[in-house]
Amino acid sequence: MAAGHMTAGTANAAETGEALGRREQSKAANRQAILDAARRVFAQLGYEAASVRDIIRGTDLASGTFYNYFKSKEEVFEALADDGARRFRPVLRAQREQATCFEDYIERAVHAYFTFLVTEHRAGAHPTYDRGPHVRANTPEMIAVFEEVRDGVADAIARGTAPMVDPDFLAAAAIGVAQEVGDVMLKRNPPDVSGAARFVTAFVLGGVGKVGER
Amino acid sequence: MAAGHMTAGTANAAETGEALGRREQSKAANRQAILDAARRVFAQLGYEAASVRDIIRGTDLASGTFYNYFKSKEEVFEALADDGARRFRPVLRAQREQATCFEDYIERAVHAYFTFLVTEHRAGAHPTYDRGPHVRANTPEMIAVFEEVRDGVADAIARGTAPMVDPDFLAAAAIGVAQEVGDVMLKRNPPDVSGAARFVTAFVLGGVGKVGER
Amino acid sequence: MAAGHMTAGTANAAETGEALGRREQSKAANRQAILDAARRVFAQLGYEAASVRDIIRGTDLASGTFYNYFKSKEEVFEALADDGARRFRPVLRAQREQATCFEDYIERAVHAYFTFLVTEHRAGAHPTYDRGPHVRANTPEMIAVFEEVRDGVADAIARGTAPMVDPDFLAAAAIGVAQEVGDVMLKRNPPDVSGAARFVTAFVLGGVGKVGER
Amino acid sequence: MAAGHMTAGTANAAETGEALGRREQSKAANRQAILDAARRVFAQLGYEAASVRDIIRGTDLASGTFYNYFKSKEEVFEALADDGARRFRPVLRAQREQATCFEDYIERAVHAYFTFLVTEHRAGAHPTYDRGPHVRANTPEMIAVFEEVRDGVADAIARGTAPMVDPDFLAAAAIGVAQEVGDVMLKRNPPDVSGAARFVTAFVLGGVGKVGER
DNA sequence: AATGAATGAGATTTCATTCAT
DNA sequence: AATGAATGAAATCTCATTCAT
Repeated sequence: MAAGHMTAGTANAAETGEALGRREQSKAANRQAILDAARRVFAQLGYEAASVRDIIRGTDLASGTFYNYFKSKEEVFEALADDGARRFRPVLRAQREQATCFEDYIERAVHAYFTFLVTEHRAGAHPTYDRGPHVRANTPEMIAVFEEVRDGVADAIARGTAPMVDPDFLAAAAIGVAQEVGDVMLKRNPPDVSGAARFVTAFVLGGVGKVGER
Repeated sequence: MAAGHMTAGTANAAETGEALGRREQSKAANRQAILDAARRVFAQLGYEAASVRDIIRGTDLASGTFYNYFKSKEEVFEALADDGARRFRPVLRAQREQATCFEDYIERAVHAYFTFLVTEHRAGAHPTYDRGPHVRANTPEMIAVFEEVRDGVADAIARGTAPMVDPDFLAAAAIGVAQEVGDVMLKRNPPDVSGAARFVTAFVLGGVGKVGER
Repeated sequence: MAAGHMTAGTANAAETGEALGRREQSKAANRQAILDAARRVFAQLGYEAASVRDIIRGTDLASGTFYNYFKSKEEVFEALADDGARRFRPVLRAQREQATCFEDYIERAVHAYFTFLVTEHRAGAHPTYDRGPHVRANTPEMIAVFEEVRDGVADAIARGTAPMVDPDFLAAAAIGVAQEVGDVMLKRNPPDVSGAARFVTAFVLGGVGKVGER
Repeated sequence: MAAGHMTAGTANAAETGEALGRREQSKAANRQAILDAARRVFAQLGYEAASVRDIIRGTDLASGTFYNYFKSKEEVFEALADDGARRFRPVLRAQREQATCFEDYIERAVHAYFTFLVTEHRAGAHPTYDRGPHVRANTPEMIAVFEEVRDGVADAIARGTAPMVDPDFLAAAAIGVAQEVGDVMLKRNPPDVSGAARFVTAFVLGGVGKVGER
């Protein structure tokens, strides 16, 4: 999977015209290879069941190499969260900017998230996902959504476009709905992203409205 | 090391009116001790991170004794689920019967669940709850609530007292909200059960209403 | 399998007309039940692989009861050897007395042993005998034969009816032949006791003759 | 605790003329160390009674290292069998080729086997050989001898240099004699290899002759 | 930096034996 | 004596981490 140590080849940075030296290129590639493998492995086995060995087995690298990049399974998870957030947050931000109103924003955010979910799920092919009792790890993207939504909600409240409710509760509620409905959606074949997104949007907006009445 | 089969207690057969000998009393007490420890440990570490050792260390019993009662961590989890469900489901049912309407039912169910949550949480004393990335195991009670709520929702739809929406999505959404808001609530000190329950109820009812409009 | 604790029934020694009191009867029966189970278990799993638990599971008795009769697996094995020898040695002795000559004695002894072997093998139904690399425990009967044959050979030498050879070597050789040929015989279907016994007898007698020439 | 991969030795690649790096040397040395320890332990305790722990304790290596080389006790036994057979079979073959007749072949094979036996026995230093009831595991060399002898006997029969008898019975008988007499020989001090080998040879040849008469 | 064998703590599980009943 | 649950030492095996190369 990963580029690994790529000892072969005579090309160098000058010849390839790239700005990164071979070492840096390799370093970045190895780091990414580990992150990619970790994402797959965490998705397949869950955080706890996954071992560093499982991750490194998913790359071309040797076991010791893992520790050149990360101190532990926990650290790679955090890096993954950062990575996921870095990739997913701009999408969310863009939706926020294009959104015409709070309602629109929620719908866009949820749709983006569900699209992301289905893509990842397809990629993962989760044959062993359900071993043991059902356990869910909050994925990096979920965390990104959580924080983004909480910020968005706080913003909306500050700007007066959302009712004045506890933003932590609100964000938690929204994320809970998205998560669980997302799960149910993924179990259906084919997963209906738009339907689920509409459901979640309506549910959350309804919830927000009702909570605001109090 | 261990107290062994002398779990004692002051009740005796005469007092309890039961025909169990000391042996049987002890057996039941040990089984319960393991279940109690398992509940604490699962709550503290999560299902995956918890080990059989952790569980047995949470009792006065010797390591091998675990296997007199359960074959594996999974089996004790299932027993716990049965136990939790057996204890919590009647409460939920009672609330359902006492409820005057769907709205009332939701509020009662959520309140009962949050009360249960706080009690269990107190009992658990979770100093290390947040080690590692956040992972949530669906607790037995959660599963009980899920199934109960799904049934309740299906009932309500069938009786026409709830709008006709996808019951799986609806139950999932409700459970998601309760779960996440419950989490946030538990992090606050002191946890405001009634406030959180009102929030969730309003949110869910608002959500249901809005979803039903479509 | 075993008579076990036989708590029921009102008969007592006086009524049954037996000389043994109930306790002694029960004791003897339990002891025999353990021996029977041990024989089966050792035959099936081999000495090392067999556990005290396996033995006691083969009876109606409780685990602790084993230790009222034997101190360990080793002790029950020794008792089994004594038991087997006690039962098998008279048969061998009888053959020795009926035998007209050394040749006849060998043939009779081997035939008796192979008959015994086939009976035991049938009774045992050895489905798991061959787990792991092939290992053979000398059965109590084998040991009895060994000692009997060695004594018989020593006798024959002393009486001048057998050539004067090292009796330990001779007995070892005879036992080795009987053992290995017995094994091969048991693998054939149906096992030909008489054929195998004739082969062994001829082989051993030929061997003895040749060795004696030196 | 352990010396680890610094198994050293004074030979280096230059001296041995081999291209193996230190790593590979070390790997091979460790594998051999485990095999050696396993051979000693199996000889001392028997296959069943021996544990992986016993084997690894017989080396300088750490417990986990065993599993870098073998999956289980059974696998190390098989490797040992391959190893033993690989080392002993050529010796047997050579004897077969040098033998002038069937008689000579048997004598040579038995002598080679007993020599091997005494060497191994010396190497092993068997202080606890007789713990527990007597149990014999067919050693890898024994298996090699068995197969070699069976083939040799079949050959001899085919070429008409041995009487036409059941080759399985014959090989079994020969092996049985060699085994048991070998055992008795080892218990004597000093072990008389030539005497035992002559005895076995005479015995087997006498046996073969007599059996062939029938 | 990469490699991958070695490490050893720790998890799971079995089972001979004890002992209160 | 019989019972059978409790015990805890010991066996098997895994895996995060180190470190010589």
